[in-house]
Amino acid sequence: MELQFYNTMGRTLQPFKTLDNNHVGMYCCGPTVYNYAHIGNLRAYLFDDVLRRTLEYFGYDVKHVMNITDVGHLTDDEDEGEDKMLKTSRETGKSAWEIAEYYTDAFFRDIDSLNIRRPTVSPRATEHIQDMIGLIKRLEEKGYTYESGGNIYFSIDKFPDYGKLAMRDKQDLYAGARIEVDSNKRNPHDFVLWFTNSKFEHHSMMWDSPWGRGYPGWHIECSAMSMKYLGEQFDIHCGGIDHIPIHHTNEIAQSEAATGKKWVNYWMHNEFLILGKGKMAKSSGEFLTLSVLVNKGYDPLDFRYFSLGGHYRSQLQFTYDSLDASRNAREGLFKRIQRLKAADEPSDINSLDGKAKEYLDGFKEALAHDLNTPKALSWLWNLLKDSSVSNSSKLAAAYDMDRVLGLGLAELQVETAQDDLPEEFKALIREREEARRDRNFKRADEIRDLLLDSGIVLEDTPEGTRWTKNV
RNA sequence: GGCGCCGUACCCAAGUGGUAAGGGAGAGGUCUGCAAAACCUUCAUGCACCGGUUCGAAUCCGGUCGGCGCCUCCA
Repeated sequence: MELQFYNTMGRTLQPFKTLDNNHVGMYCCGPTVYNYAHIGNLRAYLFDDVLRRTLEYFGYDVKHVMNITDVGHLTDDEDEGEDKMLKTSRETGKSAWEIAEYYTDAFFRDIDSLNIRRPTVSPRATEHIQDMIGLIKRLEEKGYTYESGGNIYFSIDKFPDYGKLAMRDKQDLYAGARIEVDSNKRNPHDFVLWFTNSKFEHHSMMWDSPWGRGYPGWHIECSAMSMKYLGEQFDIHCGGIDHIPIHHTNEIAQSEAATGKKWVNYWMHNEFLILGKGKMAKSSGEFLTLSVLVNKGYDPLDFRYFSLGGHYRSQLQFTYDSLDASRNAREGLFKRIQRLKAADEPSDINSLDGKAKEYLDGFKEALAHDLNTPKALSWLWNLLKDSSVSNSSKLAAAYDMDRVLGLGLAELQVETAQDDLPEEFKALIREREEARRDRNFKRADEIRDLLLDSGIVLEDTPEGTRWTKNV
């Protein structure tokens, strides 16, 4: 089955062809670690994860690189505004380095709890300053740069294809938009490769360079680090749609100017998670983190399921009602799997019975068609609800699907231990059994309510009374 | 001002011109002392609205209304 992805470069659905057989080089824009990731950011990393898992599911060997931006970016793309890292530093009294370390750890904790597989390489920007300087030197040697007001700029007029990804004409790029023009720039859309003209007296993150002590512009790290780990040409570059007009446009310009070659074959961008009236952003608006959801009693995987329920290229509206629906669905799914698991072992994936194979094929086809996870999920439900498929085949097919869905179905614990309940509760359950036998239902219901207050749910089944913890 | 995306049941949400996936909620039923759970059944002659193209349109084209994003850091 052929994979098809929507390529932002060209805005069409295209068959996926790799540069090197079954090897895929994939670079995904990662977090700037000056604050926690909000759930909109996390949607993007979930998209990266589904993409990577899908490629692996289809037999590719994926090298997944995600940058950790621990160099502060300015709050705008000019040589002004405040550096975000330093802002947090000033507000918390910690050094920029401490802040970066703290939020990097927090980031990995978040993605771990969402079952997002760790990238193959997670390069830190601060550890690759020399690579960035090297790239800027190449650009300088080829005549793409100029120095002005103490900074090194990239001259977009030297790069004919500038703006191709964003489908914007260089001539009237952003006509009408209010732009504060940096008087040092020859073209308003030129961008900084290296700052030495910082107005921040106490900038703690500075490095020596051929152009003076300073720090890199915010686009150069992705070009330098992606090429270092994936080569000068690679298969996929992904990120949020917000990166199309500026960040990725500039990355392409500087990368292809430096190498003289096409840089990336497939550009994939995820749409935003919408909260209330609009998007979430770290620098403005509401700020919902995974911990906020967890503190409200949601499982991180509820958010993963929620994200799988919408296509990555569609805006997804976040509401607690929707998240509740996802939680209910996810819990129902887990219960089904646990019941199957308690009853049977998974069969061989190559000898599925009934229509299990059809459902699995449908699932694959949905993913192959530009990662249609909502449709893929529907195939999982169709599988589980089909009474003509044996438990063993359901389990085997569901586990297989979960290689992409990443809900941890194979690892689900089947609750069997009835003996880890405190003796007093077990005594109450025994008392209730007797009461029921004596048709003393008043006492039986009292005991059930009593245990419910302690978070123990009793269910009477033909095989006797079962209890579960009410989470 | 420029560019782009989207309007599908009570809610979320797929939909690749050929007759509306899936989930949640709701309703009815089976089972049960009652619950719960489970299972079964049910839930859009219609896809914002108006035209058009077509044998056939949620899907293509035009218009109207409404929502959102980008053009400034942003996933």
